[in-house]
Amino acid sequence: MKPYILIAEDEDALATLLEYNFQKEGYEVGIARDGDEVLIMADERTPDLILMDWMMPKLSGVEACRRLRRKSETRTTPIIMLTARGDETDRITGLDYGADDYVIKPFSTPELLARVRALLRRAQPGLLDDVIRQGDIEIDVKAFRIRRNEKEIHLGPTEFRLLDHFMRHPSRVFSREQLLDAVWGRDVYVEARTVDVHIGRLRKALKKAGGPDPIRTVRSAGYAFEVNI
Amino acid sequence: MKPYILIAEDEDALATLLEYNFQKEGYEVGIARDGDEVLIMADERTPDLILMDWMMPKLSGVEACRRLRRKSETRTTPIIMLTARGDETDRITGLDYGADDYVIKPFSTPELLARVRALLRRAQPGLLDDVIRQGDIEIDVKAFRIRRNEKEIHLGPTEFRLLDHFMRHPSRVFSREQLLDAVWGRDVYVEARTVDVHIGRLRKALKKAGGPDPIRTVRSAGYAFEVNI
DNA sequence: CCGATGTGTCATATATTCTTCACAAAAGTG
DNA sequence: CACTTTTGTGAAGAATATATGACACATCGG
Repeated sequence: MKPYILIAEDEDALATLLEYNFQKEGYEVGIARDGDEVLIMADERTPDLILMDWMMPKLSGVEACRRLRRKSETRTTPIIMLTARGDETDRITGLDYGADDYVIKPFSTPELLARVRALLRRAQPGLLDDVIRQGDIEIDVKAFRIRRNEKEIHLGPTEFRLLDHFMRHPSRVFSREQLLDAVWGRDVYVEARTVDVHIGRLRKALKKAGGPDPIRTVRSAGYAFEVNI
Repeated sequence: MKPYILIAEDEDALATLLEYNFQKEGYEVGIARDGDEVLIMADERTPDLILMDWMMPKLSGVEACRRLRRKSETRTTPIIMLTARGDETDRITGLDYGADDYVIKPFSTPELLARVRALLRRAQPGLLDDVIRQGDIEIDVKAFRIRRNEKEIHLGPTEFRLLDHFMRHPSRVFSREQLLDAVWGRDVYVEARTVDVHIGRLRKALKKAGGPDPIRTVRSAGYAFEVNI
């Protein structure tokens, strides 16, 4: 799966240049022309990283940044700000509002690409390869393998997909219906309570390798996978 | 609380499709079958947004729109018109009579959802946010989490919704009846005094994390959530 | 055809949370 | 201050939601 990068830049020439370069590197690219559009597009599909111009029509980069941080989907999405000058004040303000990095125009493309890779690596280990790690649990999708504290764990296919889904969306609560949709498939008719049973089996299996229970039950809502840092 | 969307559409198949999609996105949905019904339903409960078919029995979309704009409750409610063709005349007439946006049939569901979100965001900032912060209290709706001074707070489902409602409408006094409507639901019969008990539990839970009591009792009126910045 | 595994349901046991009620405490009132 | 009204609160049983063990079927690779 290609990483999806959302670029917010009102200057056409620069937007096109960036789009071209990122596509060439194997990213999927979305272009937003102003601050409002960034929010809408980020809503439609959560980007893996956002590249945002500091100065934009309608909604400034800082403000857009702040709003993105209020949504749980984009709360931890890496944001790189593009700014025209290396003004120290701007830099501090931006970082305050949640930008993760800064690039000063004019910039070199290789440098920008490097920073993007660095942030992506930090934010989403596993996006670029098939191994995801959360706390002491490691899942290798390609090899169909799970380890906790170096100990091999065996799971049935359903529990495997369940854990995979949880690990890709940590901390977020999913209802039984959502889990059925995501893990079992959209058009399978299964009792909602069945999810409980599989959660139970997953818990039991994870417990055997020691450590605390990473699955949180949220009464009247569903379940969530928690990262214990 | 979930945003309430009123859908005015006489065609059964489309109405059902829309209902399904919006409910799945986490909205509460009401369906009106004709222009008269829209007015009645909007009267009963003020919607956060109205989706209205251009062509409807009894009262056309434009006319319904115009009447809604005459009521103070629905004067600023965002209205999206669904129209069968991109007729320029219709479009202009509709916008003249107070529609905020237009969607031409056939439309893509993601696009419609995006427009709805955009309008809601504009009309009611904060209504769609998943993470809300007031003073030292932070609530994350998607993760079902509450923190005060970085300390995790556990609440029962009802207290959670209660706090959520309060934090989305700070400094405003709600009567017990209003709280029952908003937090418990319209058709639940529960003693008004029961609210007191839940307020008490919410206070107790918030107190454990330290800091002053953010809930103000307004004698003979109700309760309000106060932010002390 | 046969174990070994996995799955989906159920029934039952547990665990939480809700609602009410009764009485105490507090806040107005004159 | 005496009295009325309103709110705070602990307790208890009712109502819900979740955890779990058991079981009947698949399915699959010998």
